[in-house]
Amino acid sequence: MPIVDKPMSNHQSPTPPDEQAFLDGYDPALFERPSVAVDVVLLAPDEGSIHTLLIQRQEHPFRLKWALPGGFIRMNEDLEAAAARVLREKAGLKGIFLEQIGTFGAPKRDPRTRILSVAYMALVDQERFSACKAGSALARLVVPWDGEEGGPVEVLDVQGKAMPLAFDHADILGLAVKRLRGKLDYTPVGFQLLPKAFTLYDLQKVHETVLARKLNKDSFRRRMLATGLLEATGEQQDDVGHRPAALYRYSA
Amino acid sequence: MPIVDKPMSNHQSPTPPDEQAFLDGYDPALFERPSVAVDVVLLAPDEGSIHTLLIQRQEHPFRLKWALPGGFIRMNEDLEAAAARVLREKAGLKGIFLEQIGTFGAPKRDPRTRILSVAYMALVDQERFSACKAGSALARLVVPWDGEEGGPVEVLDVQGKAMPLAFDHADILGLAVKRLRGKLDYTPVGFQLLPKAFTLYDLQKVHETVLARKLNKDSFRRRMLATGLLEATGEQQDDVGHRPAALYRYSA
DNA sequence: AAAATAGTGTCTGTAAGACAATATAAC
DNA sequence: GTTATATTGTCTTACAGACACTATTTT
Repeated sequence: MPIVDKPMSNHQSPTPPDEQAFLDGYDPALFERPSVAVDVVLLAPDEGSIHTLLIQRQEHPFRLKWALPGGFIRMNEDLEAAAARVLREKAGLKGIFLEQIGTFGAPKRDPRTRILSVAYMALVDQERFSACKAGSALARLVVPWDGEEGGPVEVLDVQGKAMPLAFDHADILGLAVKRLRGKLDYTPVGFQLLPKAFTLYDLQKVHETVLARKLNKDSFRRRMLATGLLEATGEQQDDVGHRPAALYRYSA
Repeated sequence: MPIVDKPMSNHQSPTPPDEQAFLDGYDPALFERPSVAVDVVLLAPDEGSIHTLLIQRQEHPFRLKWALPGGFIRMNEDLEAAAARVLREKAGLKGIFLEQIGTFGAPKRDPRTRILSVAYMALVDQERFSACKAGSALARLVVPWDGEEGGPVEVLDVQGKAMPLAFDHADILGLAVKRLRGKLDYTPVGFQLLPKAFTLYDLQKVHETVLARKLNKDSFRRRMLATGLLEATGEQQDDVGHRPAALYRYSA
């Protein structure tokens, strides 16, 4: 089976005599193909900072560096299904909010061979996140405070020590945070970072953590209630040492 | 060369005795790989509607249906470089604004074999767009007026006749319009759809075309001038039959 | 002068931010 | 009662939308 690197080069086309049509009909099996993986950025809020899940590589390249959970896609598997599988296999999580954030394909991003990575963002609440640290490590993201545009992002472990990242995973993390920030204001994505029932202040803390800035309490409350996406459960907080806040749920 | 479909299945790992590490070190060349293409959604404003560039397929599958300009990526080519090459080869355009919008990878999206498509959005002004219809067709996008979320999109030719689309390209077009709409408000992306010098009303018409709704003239002008991204050229419109408007340029 | 659009000034309504007052739980 | 936070109400300010008015060109 011949492998060609320049599928777009000129050929004598038999019929029809139109080069474009010929190239469109070219059998893709003749081309050399890249490997395709999915990498999942699992994000959870934790008391003012964003946490993510990383796995320490035991093999070259980037041995002992930290990497996003990922895996190669299967030939009959949808991309999002592959991300969900990775999340299940490497974090033990099911039914998590998943969204594609971008595809990374620099030719030398993996020194071994050409591997594209379709990156996904996964959002969970703190409780489910803490329950899944099977052999892997929870890491705290260090996101530039004022930086609107997301470049690469630094990551610290629980002792505050920098965790060196493998491949271009710092860029992928940066894009994930940027995308989450962008969606927070005009989509109901913040609820994915909270348990079923939560108080308005819980919701505000999540927004403040993701956006990395303080928000006005009054207008935040007004704005959220005005969306019509919140439904009072009728329940209240318990054991809080002060007036308990009403609990809400996300009502699609 | 053995082809395996389930790279994540269990194996006896020699050293280290850690399954995860073993899988991470697995040679990706052993896995069956999909083909990867880029497809480019070229968008330009045209008197109240958005136009795009489509190419009629001459081969099966989807023979005589209309498709986005696209092509397979080369093994040493960055993804965005592949999109720029497609734009150069199929539309004769260089130096165009390009942004990745998403990757489409449903297993059966191409009936022949597994082909992923990394989709890019390209933005040009009307003049450069009109100059590039070499053998292909300009098409008018029919975007749902009120629809905030972009599903598939319909496409009409110059006579207003529906153009049936190949593959999942209606979905890709829908995502492109949705992404453009989302970025218009808080990024300087609208300028990419205009020539070097333009009037404030030109800019407003572009915004109205993309968003598919009328905008308030006064506040639009105030808002745009307040961004600090506009610089008066000192020139004016010419031959317009009324008071000429000042010309501006986009000042990064 | 008439027509047509550019550009400016002002008013108003809406929503965010600030602040004060009241409510309700644990202790 | 004290403490601490929840929740409501009111005032101020910033900005978008609306409208009126003036400016400048071609015909």
